[in-house]
Amino acid sequence: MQASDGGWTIPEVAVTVDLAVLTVRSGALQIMLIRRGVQPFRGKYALPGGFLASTMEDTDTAAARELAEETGLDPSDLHLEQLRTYGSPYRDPRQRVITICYLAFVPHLPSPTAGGDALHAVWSPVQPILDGDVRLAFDHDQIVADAVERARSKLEYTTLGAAFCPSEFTVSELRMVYEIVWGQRLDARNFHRKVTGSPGFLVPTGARSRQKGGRPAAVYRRGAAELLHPAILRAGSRPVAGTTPHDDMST
Amino acid sequence: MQASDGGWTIPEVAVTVDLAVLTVRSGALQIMLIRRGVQPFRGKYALPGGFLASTMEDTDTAAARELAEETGLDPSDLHLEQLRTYGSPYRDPRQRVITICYLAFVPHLPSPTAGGDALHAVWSPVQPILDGDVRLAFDHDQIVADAVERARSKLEYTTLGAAFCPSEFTVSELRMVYEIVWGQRLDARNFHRKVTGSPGFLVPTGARSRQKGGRPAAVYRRGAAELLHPAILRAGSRPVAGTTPHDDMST
DNA sequence: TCAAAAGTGTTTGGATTACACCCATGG
DNA sequence: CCATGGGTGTAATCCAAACACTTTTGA
Repeated sequence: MQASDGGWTIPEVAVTVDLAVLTVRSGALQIMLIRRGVQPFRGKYALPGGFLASTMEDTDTAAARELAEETGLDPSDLHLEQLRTYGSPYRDPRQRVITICYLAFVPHLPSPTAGGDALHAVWSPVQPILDGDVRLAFDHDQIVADAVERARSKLEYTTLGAAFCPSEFTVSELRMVYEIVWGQRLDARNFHRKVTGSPGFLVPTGARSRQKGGRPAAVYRRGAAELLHPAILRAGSRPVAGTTPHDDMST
Repeated sequence: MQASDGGWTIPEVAVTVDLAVLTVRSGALQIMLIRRGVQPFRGKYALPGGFLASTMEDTDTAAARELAEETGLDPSDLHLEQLRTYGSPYRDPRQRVITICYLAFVPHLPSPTAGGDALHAVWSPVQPILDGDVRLAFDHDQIVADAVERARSKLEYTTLGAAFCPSEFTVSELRMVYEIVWGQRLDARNFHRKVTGSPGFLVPTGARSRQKGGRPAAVYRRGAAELLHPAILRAGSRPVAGTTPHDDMST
């Protein structure tokens, strides 16, 4: 079979762009879901997304546009990356649908129901989905699991944890993001040293936080660095077979 | 826009599955290419691949089948993973074509022209492509660059370097794979200690290699471990902006 | 003055590097 | 017996975990 040869019968395949939008709120890692109003999976929750616009829209652009529609935020401020493409033949019972899935990290959105056109968008903790206690439409449980694993991995060697924080934040807030996403406690002292000592990660604003108890914390903004050197490794990063940082098939 | 709602006009989008098959031969990291016999890009080299079969074939399965066709090897023995999906609207001048690209690592194939149905398949060093001295069809230059970066990254924290070696190999052969893929010399003594001390990476066969000069080397087979702990880090893994282990957009 | 959180210092062990040195074989 | 690579030992250094301890606020 030859790539992009003319004269082939091109099978009808529908392509959608879906979003796995993660945030940290109420002490939990949460994902944006929409409730389906039509069959199939009517009434079930699913990832937001849509068919690729029939215009010549780039898939990356489509993802950014949809993210802006759902959150009301400027997509150029948000972290958005391609997660994976899901192409199992029977994942949609109606017809063959291939989904290019994108992963986004957004801060805690102040407005009650997300921001923009989020008529039906809700935030849902990922844990019950990972545990299989909540089932989503299509194969979206698997997508959520992949998205969470990618997010956990990204926090290790990039500065993207700050993408979950507001524009100004303290080291404690950042540490809580790590603790919530990874599901493990971190030593506050060592964490503080690591992130403040990582060049380009945090830029001090000079301000101090006002909170209830304890000494006020220094307030930071995100720095320009995107990679962490050295990485902040999870305790669970031990040799456990079957957990690969990238998705694998076969052996 | 709502995911998978009925009643939408589904635009016609062609989907191809392409392969970035990497190997190490003649002291260089090489990639499998085919010469295009038809327009567009007739006469130019491109990645092997093809339109998704109109059957309900899984994209992962399609990639494995194509890999077997091109190499003549059993796909269950080979490493194959999804690399990324490329969806820029004008990447194919004829019509909208979205490509789901897969990455494979194969050992040096003994048969002269690959193995199976490789009528036109050739091995080509990646370096001239990365340097821009050789231009491929479509956006395949970019795909090759992404594939190589993924491969380099994978060698750091997985045992996949051995996928480039024959079923039985010496530590030296494995080290040469690392040196060639990363393009840097490694200390043979420390490398030896690291890989032999990494549990599950190498299984001694008891045999010894017979080569021209020097002490015979112990012969190993791949072990069951897939992840490396601790990782073997490249020297170039220093904070250089713009090089992220996963593909990014926005920000 | 006490509780609570922020932040610093110090110890210890693991991993990495660089390199000295010995081992085993072919010519 | 010497060149050539295979393989081990070891000291210096860096990094991270653990935790004692000091700082700064509100109540």
